[in-house]
Amino acid sequence: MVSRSDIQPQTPVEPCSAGFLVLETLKKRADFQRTARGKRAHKDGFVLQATPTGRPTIRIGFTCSKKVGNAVARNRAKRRLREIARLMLPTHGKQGWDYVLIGRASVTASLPFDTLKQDFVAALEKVHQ
RNA sequence: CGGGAAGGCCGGGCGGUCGCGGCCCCAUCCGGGGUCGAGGAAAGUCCGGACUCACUGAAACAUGGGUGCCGGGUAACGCCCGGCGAAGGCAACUUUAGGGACAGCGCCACAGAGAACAGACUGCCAUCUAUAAGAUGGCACAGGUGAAACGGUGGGGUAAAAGCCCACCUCGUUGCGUGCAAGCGUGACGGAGACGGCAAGCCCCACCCAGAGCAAUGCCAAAUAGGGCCCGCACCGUGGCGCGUUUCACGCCCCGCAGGGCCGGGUUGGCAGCUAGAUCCCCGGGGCAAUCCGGGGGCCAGAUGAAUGAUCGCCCAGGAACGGCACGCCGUUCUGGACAGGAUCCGGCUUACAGGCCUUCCCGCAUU
Repeated sequence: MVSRSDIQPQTPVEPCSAGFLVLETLKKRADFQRTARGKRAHKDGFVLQATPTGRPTIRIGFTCSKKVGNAVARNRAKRRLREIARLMLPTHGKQGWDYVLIGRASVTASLPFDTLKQDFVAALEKVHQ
């Protein structure tokens, strides 16, 4: 249950010149399941799950099941979620936390992007309480 | 101008800013630059192959599955092209699961008298009894039912009729011409006189096929497990085994042992397989066409929790409302871009698809 990044934290997470953190992506099913047991916040366009891990990185995962739609709809929802995470997480996320964003059918792909961003910030504040 | 038929194509474009995946280059590091980056269906996974592993091979038979007019194309096909037959349409053209119903079995609902070695409801005719009507005999023409009714049209014939007889059609046998062929055309026969349909029911005939699939498969690392196999020596028999049966070929085979050698299985870690190919574009030639041959040029996704997104501007199609008039054009505002995304790779089929473009042909009207 230990991944390679734990053994050698080769990339210390610190703001680079452009102001972005290096985000790591969740890939193991076990990581998703542990995050699902943490705090969660429901919004119109997505569901946010979060849990602290104690490691010096911010990690993010995305889930779009077949309930979201066909392959085009799933990929589009995942891309929009990935974009808001890329934009907002470096400034609003907390180090040492894992986050999982879950797409919702037909809403994630059609909601205005600004609304999605504002909802994401609000959801982050809720799970950090 | 209106209506219709066939085939092909596109499937938004350009430019900012920030970002994503592969490869290459520069850089001590941070990082920077270049380049390429989803479809006509990438889809459904329905056929056909390549490739990999497994499998002792060949032939015959069996079993199971598939295909089914003829010719051609192809690596192959159940695909494609060109013909033939049949059906539909004024036509352009379209559709077609199209071998065999004297090898055998089976089925033919409802309606109808009768649905397969015929039978007679309403009828027709003759004779008798004789008021309507009935009895006996003859007939299978007409009516009605049905998806389908025991040949069709015309004539002769008869009490009324019927392939009862005749001509043509049809069916069978056969000759000639033509075509590679399916077939088409035409002739002969004192040949037949009804012989129903269904084989997308079993079946028969001809031909083809036969396991598993890239999570295939190979390599590396780690941890786990403790076993298995081969060689050699020795030894036995003309016997047994080798995934349907038989034959042939080929291979293997008790137990024991001084010794020598080798390794399997599962695990979603990594690497390979992984993208240059029945490939794409252009030109020339053969062919009615599918397609083939030759020459030149190009490199065109290789991810693996899986890369194309966010946002802004202008333009291009489309839609709606309002206004103007020369009545199908102009202006303003708003809206707005189908179906859908690789996962080993090809050839097909099928299904989904907003809107638009091009070519050829047919019919009708008008004009010359």
